[in-house]
Amino acid sequence: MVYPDRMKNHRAKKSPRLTPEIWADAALEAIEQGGLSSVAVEPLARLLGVTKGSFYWHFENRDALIRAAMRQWEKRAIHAIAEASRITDPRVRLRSLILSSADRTTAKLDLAVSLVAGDPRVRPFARRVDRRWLDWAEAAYREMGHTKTDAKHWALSAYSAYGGLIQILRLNPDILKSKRAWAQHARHVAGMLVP
Amino acid sequence: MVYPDRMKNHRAKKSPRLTPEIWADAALEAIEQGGLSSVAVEPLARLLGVTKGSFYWHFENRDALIRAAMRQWEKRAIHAIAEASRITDPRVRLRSLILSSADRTTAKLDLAVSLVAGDPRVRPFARRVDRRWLDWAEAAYREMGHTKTDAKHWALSAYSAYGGLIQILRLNPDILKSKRAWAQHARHVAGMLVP
DNA sequence: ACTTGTCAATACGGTAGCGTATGGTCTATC
DNA sequence: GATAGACCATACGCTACCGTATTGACAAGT
Repeated sequence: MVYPDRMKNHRAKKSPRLTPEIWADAALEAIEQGGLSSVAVEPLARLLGVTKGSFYWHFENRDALIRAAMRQWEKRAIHAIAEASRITDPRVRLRSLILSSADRTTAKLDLAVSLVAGDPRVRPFARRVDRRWLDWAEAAYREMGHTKTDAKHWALSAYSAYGGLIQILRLNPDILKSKRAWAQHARHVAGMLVP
Repeated sequence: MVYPDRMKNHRAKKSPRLTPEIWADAALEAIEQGGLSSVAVEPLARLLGVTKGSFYWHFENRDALIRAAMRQWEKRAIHAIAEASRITDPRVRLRSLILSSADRTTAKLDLAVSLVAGDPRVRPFARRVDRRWLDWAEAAYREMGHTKTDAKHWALSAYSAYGGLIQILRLNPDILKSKRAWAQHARHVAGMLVP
């Protein structure tokens, strides 16, 4: 993930050399690596093998790139939530959230976004996705027979545990390094959150 | 917390006009507000009512300030853990962690630090404090009769829940806005984490 | 072949922040 | 009250990045 090689995915020659989506993806990767301050026009351009002359053709300014990146992220997050909703059994469905902490792709990006969600340009996107996950979890708990307020508390607990865990594991990768320890902890959390 | 007024706390005339500790405090406040990129020499100097001529007398460079700020934070965090260890009943002790999520002073700073803990200058400090909290929780669970590995899982769960909750509440202050709802959720979490 | 529109390179000015060098001011102390 | 050291101001050069303006390359359609 570096390269001045823009020929990946064998883009048809007719299509533009760079698209706003490519820029947005690069911005998301930058956020994952170094936060919002890493979303800088010239460095990203170097990373993509072009100059900022390209950037300012596709975007109004830096803020517009950030917004586009967040739109892209929200879209994918919504899609992930929809995928996680297809599981019929609510208990299995909830467990899938816990298990997704181990996914070193979406979890890392979700975390990175939440880390920069203090910024007013990111906050509304993060809030909407938070809301959706909370609603998703609440629905699962309701299907399990909990009252509305009860389900809300369970949902908040579950989503908190999810977010907190991936953050701690990011900083302390030594904590659940063995697959065995991780599976054990996943069982523990499942037993705690899925009564 | 702003002003070119350096005469607060009625400092004796003999003492220096600014101390490294004051700079470190200002840096911590900046981290809380805008992350590491807000720890900038000239803006902080303006905030303190001086110029960077003062700063470079007290510190080698910007990195030295960041390190000093993190040392100060770690010191206080260790003190807070020691305070939280004085409670005799392990269950009450654990509940104190949950309740401290509501403390809008330490919790916010702890969160802000964890948000920038990806930076190599911050990471070691955050890791050490994480470790201490985990050990603290593990000890409590052991006192409650759990085995070592079991206590470790409980501790990780509890600390995850703590970190995740304050992060979500920061972004969604509307979620537990009423005192009643918060107390209810605290009871819920306590029931979940303190069996 | 000529034109048009798309995309990118180059060159430019502007700002914010880092770090240095040097000089100034106050205070304690003799 | 002269001096030394602690503390701060000012002025400077440097780099990184933002945004604009202009020009250039290249493809598609005519």
